[in-house]
Order: sequence, then C-alpha cells, then structure tokens
Amino acid sequence: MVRTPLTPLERERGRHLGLLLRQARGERSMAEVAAAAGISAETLRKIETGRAPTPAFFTVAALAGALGLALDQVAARCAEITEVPEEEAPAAA
Amino acid sequence: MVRTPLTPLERERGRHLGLLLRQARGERSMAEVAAAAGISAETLRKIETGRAPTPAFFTVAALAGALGLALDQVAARCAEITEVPEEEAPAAA
DNA sequence: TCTTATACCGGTATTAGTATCACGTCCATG
DNA sequence: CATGGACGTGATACTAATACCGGTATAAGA
Repeated sequence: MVRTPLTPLERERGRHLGLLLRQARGERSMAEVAAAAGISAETLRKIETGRAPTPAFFTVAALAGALGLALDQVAARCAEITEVPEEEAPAAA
Repeated sequence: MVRTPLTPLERERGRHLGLLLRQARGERSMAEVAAAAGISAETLRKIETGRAPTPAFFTVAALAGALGLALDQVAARCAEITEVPEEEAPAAA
C-alpha cells in the first residue's frame, strides 16, 4: 500500500478537531463562517462532522482565523487525542 | 470543474511555507526531521520544495512541533503572501 | 576509484480533501 | 399546511497529498 489509509486515531483526532471548530462557531451559521474562511459550506460541514479528518493546513488556518482561534491551541487540543474510544474502535479494523 | 486546482497564489504560499520549514530545519537531515514528525522523507522534501503546496494540517503541526515552530507564526508568515511574483506568474494562466 | 550519505527528480499507486448536486429532516414562521 | 432556512447524508467529479521506487548528482571519506 502506497498511501497509508487514515488510522482510527487520525479519524478520532479529526472528529475532535471538528468539535472544536463547531464549538468555536457558536451561533453563527455554517454558510457565514465558511464564507468568512473562503471555503464551501459543504467542506466546513465535512470537517465539523469529522468526515474530512485531515483537512489542509491553510483550510484550518483560515477557519481558525475566521473563528478567532489560535492554531497552536487547536493543534495542542488535537494532540491530546492519543487513543481511540473503544466504542469507536471496531475490533475488525 | 469540481475541485478547484491550486491557484498560483496558493502554490506561491506553499513555496513560502517550504522555505520556512527548511530554514527551521537548519543543519538537521530531512530523514531525521521527517522521522521526528512521523512523516516520510519524500513528503518532507516535497513540502520543503513547494511541490506539495497545501499539506495536511496535522502534517504541518507535526513538523512545526519537530522544528520548534509556532503554528500561528507559520500561518501568519504564509498569510503575508498575497501576490505572486511576476516571474512565477505566467500570463497564460 | 569506490563507497556512502544526502538530496533532488520523475514516475506510479492509492487514499483523501474539496466542491457541486440532490434529497431528506428539523424547526421556525407565514 | 406551506415555505423557507439550516443542517445532515449520500453520490459524483476531480485534484492533491502521501508514500514507495529507481535514477541522478554531489560531497565526504576509505
């Protein structure tokens, strides 16, 4: 295999990142924040719901800027994710 | 077109990001830094040379961690890139 | 000279991010 | 009830990131 598929840990980290961004968005609409960050609302939705677990650096940077978040804080919070919840870690994988 | 191809500005920004990382790497070898960041040396090389202009967020975060860089500083430096050098901006594009 | 290490480059393979479209749900408002 | 907005989900299209391979170049050392 050439490009390693995302590990469950990476997916969990992406889910965490999505939650962070969603919390920071607060009451603002997805469309508004997405427009402010210069990305599509669909992409923001995928990131927030964890369906795009490893978005591009500049995408996250633009979102952090639009949401008033510090990138280092975001990265630190995501780096805390070091294990996958058992409910989310199927034994078959 | 569905996924917008990278604009010349995005490529220029990626080139800038690569230079930042290379400077921060200093005398250390690519293999060493790549291993410290948990990525392949090939990927690090592509990022440093600007051939992968929009790397994943966690990839940059891991590199910044391995290099002792602050993500906000990196993003801010890259955000300064708002125009493409004329030599690099073909009129045909 | 030969070997080794480092880095650059091209190609190739595979997965993932980004964007658009369509449809469905929920909720508030008319 | 109808309508619209916001969010969710799935499919589809296309580009890009990541990784591995082989080849090349250069510099240092035996």
